[in-house]
Amino acid sequence: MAPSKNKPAAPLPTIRRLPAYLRLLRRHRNAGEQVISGTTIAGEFQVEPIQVRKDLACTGAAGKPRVGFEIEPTIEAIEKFLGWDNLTQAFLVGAGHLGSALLGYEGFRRHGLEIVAGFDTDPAVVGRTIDGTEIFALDRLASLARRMSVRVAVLTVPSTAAQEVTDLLVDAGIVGIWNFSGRKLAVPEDVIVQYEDLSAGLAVLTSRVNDLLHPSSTRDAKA
Amino acid sequence: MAPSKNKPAAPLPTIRRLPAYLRLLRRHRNAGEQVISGTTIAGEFQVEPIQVRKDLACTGAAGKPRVGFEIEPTIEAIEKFLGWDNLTQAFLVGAGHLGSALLGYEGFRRHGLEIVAGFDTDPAVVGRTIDGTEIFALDRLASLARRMSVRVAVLTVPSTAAQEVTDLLVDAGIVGIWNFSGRKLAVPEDVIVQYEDLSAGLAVLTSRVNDLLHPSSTRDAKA
DNA sequence: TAGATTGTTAATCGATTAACAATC
DNA sequence: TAGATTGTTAATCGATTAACAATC
Repeated sequence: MAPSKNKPAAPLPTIRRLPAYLRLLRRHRNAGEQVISGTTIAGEFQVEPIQVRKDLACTGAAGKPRVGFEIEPTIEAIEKFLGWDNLTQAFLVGAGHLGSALLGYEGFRRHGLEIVAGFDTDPAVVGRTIDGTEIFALDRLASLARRMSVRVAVLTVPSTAAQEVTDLLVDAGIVGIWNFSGRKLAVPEDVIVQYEDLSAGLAVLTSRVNDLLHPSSTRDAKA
Repeated sequence: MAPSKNKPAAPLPTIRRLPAYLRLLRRHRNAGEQVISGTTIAGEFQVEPIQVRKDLACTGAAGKPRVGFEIEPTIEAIEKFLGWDNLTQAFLVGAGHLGSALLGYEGFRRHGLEIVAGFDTDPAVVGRTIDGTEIFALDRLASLARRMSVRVAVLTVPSTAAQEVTDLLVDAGIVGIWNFSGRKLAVPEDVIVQYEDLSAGLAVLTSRVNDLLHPSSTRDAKA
């Protein structure tokens, strides 16, 4: 009856594609459309139609042969599957460049996340409000987390402080950490860390661009 | 002799892991160390030792049995493989929240990318300097791209403007676009688009956190 | 009805992992 | 030398793709 705890019901690549489908579906809905075929969705990505059908099947969304998928119920299925039907309250820790940018990104709400408070150690930032979010001193995190029952944190501190701050988060009862610090974090088994590494995408881009601009460099097989 | 143009010499997941290895190796180098074993590297990630060896093999880095990998040559191999041994000059288009944050991120240089100019349409921003990078009016992009021979752009404009700006970039001779707009971009075949979607990572985190906090919800197989 | 589209079941493809001989 | 570690070759695993019957 109970699903094995740590096994997601869908392949990871599927979960990663769902937000893009969701954006697309919302756009079509806002344009007044009611149904859309998997083929059409696929056409707007670099993905095969069968892939879209498989992905959507994971969320429980069901299409009608010959017709396609009803947009509204499909949106709801994806949102529910991702847990984006209810806002998850979260803290943001580290209000530097990246942290501030994320605070200014209103799109989080559309993605089920509500940043309810920011934290930093810099006295110049503490007490200020960045794009509507108040920044508190780091040592107030634990008590606020408990009072507000916040369980998720966005970690945008410098890499040198990452582990130290993480220990603090774990002590405060945080169970999900979106980690932008670039460091591996040591956490108890039941705490989830999602690693975000912008340089991964950059690596793919630059290596492809280099192949394009300077072909037959280091990269040839062996000869 | 010539490698097939668009096939990277390494699996994509490998390329995405390399920047993390690189950061780690640099840290160990800066700590004064000279060699490191694949086993040690693996221990600092959620990765098997054999995976590290395979990944490093792709870059041409060679280890010594019983000893491990010499740090300095391995760093150089990864940098060369990714094309990070020479700085690639790039433009950043869209100096809003995310764009400004990226401009403030000094780490790009360590990742082979040098943002040499920013662009925006907002007159309030044009002419200003954000973290040392001057912001120009968008209509100056083409001439500057040609004069400076810039071939890569970071796209951080609102999704509604994404395609329009992309057409402009392509006309200006840009061949690599790091796309944060969340939109699929229509480009000629020989232009590379690297899609970056922060909400993908967020989806993985929230769905896992939801499984943890509210187990046995929608996600059970079927019963 | 005819035909486009879904969803299932099977085949393919590619990445990860395992096993182990080679080696410093 | 003994033993840890590499790199190669083979096995496994999981995701993508293909084929096709079911269906509105």
